[in-house]
Amino acid sequence: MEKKLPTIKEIARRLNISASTVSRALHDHPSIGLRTKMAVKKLAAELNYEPNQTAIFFKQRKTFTIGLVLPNLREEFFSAAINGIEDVALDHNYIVLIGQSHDDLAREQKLIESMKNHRVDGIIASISSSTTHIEHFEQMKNYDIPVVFFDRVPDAKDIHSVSCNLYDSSVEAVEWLIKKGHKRIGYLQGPPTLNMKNERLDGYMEAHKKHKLAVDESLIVSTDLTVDGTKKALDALLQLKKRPTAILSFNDYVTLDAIHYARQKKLTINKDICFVSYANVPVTQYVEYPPLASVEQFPYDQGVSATELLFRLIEKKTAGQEAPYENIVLKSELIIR
Amino acid sequence: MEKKLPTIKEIARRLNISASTVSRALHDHPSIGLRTKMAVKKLAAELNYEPNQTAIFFKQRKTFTIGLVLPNLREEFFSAAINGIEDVALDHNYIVLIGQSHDDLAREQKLIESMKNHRVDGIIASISSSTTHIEHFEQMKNYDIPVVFFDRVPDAKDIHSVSCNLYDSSVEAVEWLIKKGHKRIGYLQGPPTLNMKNERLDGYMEAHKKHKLAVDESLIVSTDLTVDGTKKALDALLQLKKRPTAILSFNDYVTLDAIHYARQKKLTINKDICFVSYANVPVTQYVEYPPLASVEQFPYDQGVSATELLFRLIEKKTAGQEAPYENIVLKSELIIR
DNA sequence: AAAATGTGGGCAATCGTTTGCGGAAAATAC
DNA sequence: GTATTTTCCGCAAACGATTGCCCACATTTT
Repeated sequence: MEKKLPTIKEIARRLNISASTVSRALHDHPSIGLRTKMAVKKLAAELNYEPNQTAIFFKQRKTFTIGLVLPNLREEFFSAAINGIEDVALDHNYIVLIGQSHDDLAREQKLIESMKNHRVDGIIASISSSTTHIEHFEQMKNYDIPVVFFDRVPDAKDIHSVSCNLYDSSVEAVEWLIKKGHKRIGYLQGPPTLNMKNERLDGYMEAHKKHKLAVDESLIVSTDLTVDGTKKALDALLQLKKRPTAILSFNDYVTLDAIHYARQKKLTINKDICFVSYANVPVTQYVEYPPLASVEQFPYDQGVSATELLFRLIEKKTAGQEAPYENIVLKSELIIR
Repeated sequence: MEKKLPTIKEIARRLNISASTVSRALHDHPSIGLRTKMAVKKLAAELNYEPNQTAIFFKQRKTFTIGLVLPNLREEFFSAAINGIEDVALDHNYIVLIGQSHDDLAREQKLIESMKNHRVDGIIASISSSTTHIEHFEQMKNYDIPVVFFDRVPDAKDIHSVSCNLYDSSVEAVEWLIKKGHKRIGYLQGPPTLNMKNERLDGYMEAHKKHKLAVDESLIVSTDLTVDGTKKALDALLQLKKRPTAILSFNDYVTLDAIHYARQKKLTINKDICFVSYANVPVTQYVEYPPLASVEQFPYDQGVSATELLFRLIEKKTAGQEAPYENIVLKSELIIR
């Protein structure tokens, strides 16, 4: 049942002209007479001719495909980012190859490899939490495949990136807590690989400094983003002689887990302890005890911005131009419930 | 800065042999002597040769890419399904092109068109809520691109599909409510396009019949899945003289919206009214008032099953065989909290 | 009438890889 | 020493579309 799709050759054969004439006719090339042009277009329409994209991809060395590698799709942050990415891609008549690393470096590498083989025109990535090096991304330079990082951006130079300014809003968040009377504020941070450029922590420090509060190192703990990791980290905070009364937490998902656990421990949320977080994912609207405030990171806008940057890079590449490294920083916003 | 990647021709030139020999050597073709084979492989390794996939795609008429079209990625149901799809695809050395229809028919059509142009080897789809016909999917037959529907399956014959048996668990869910003493049970259903094969309603009816309860048609309302649509539908139920004491609801997201709204209306959840739902998405763990029970639809398994089916179809296609239409039905399970 | 210009379209190469067929050299059989 | 079989490899076509170059004919210019 191998249906044969019509090709340029087929049209040429039927019309007794050459394939090149057909190609040019379909592209409205000026050197083709009106009569033949019409004849070609008519037959093409009749046969329902459509160019074989794989042939074109091959010839043009472009696939009109971008690769997207991110930790997971479960988090609403990432699925919102995809919306932005997909919208821009579709506008450019591009389509998106997707892969989830599930925070596993090996899988991330495999995905990058696979996307390279598929000759994507560019890659957008948010690195996994176990990504300790970015060789696999840097390799893409050898293949002339531009890479744009977003949100989870590795701490390296000579990369393109789009991210949110979390420093300012971290200062703001902690100041807000201080003004509400909190003096011992814990910081529940993410895994070390995601903290290389630790704007959250820097903001946390700065706010303490501004208000002449000493920082107690024991108030700073880490989670590997798993439920268990978060429990352990929270335990460490709760076992302190002087417990924190508020916690700044890596993101809303960690916070939900932390709150869940704190309640199991018979703590009263917003009385014994309260939380401020990052991401401001919509799902927190439905929960019983959401974080008191959360830093909106505009995932859709980040996605749009990253994709637009990528397309600029692709254009420059096509034109054979060199592009300077761009690191775009969007603003974030503390949303108080 | 156009780096030239090494090709088979390049290797052939350097070794003073023909390109065909290089190709065969790299594929361990038996008719190539050990000596030349080693030499080729050695040089290939040195040059860091990697086959140009676009050329292979073109030649083999395969792209090792599957297209995935679904309503959105926001719902954890779909993002979980993707995990299954991606895992199976990766095992087969395939990669996934993704597109969200956002429940818009035109966009769904555009995505299908785009995927066809990219010559995907097959398509997995969950239709949008505004999909009133499936011509765009049926067209794929002309291009020998198999299509497998999952979860949201159109009510048509001559299609491949994977879905959950919601009938049995709907009966079970409603019976469970009846046994808890509920006599007036509302049914908040989805938009008509998604109800063509209405297993939920059939189950609802059957349970009533089994327990000799009359069905009041006014207890059956529809939402278009938007927050507003859900509010209106719920209003219709709450305005009845004899309100329902329990509601069977299309899915967890609708349910969360409904519960949210019911609370605004000063109803006490699980006392004035309670909810049973579908999907059993993990996020309900965190919410204040989750549905009392929810039908687990095993999105990961559906994804796996759909992808495996698709690969069987792709194999048959490659072998030139005809494949019978398969409609796989997985079981679902009522999860009581 | 010869030359310059313009018009319409074909030839052949190209992209990188695969594959059917054929053929020379080497090994074996008689 | 000739005939037959193996072993090993090259030739060339093919996939479908694009494009630089050339050419034949018609039209206009001197």
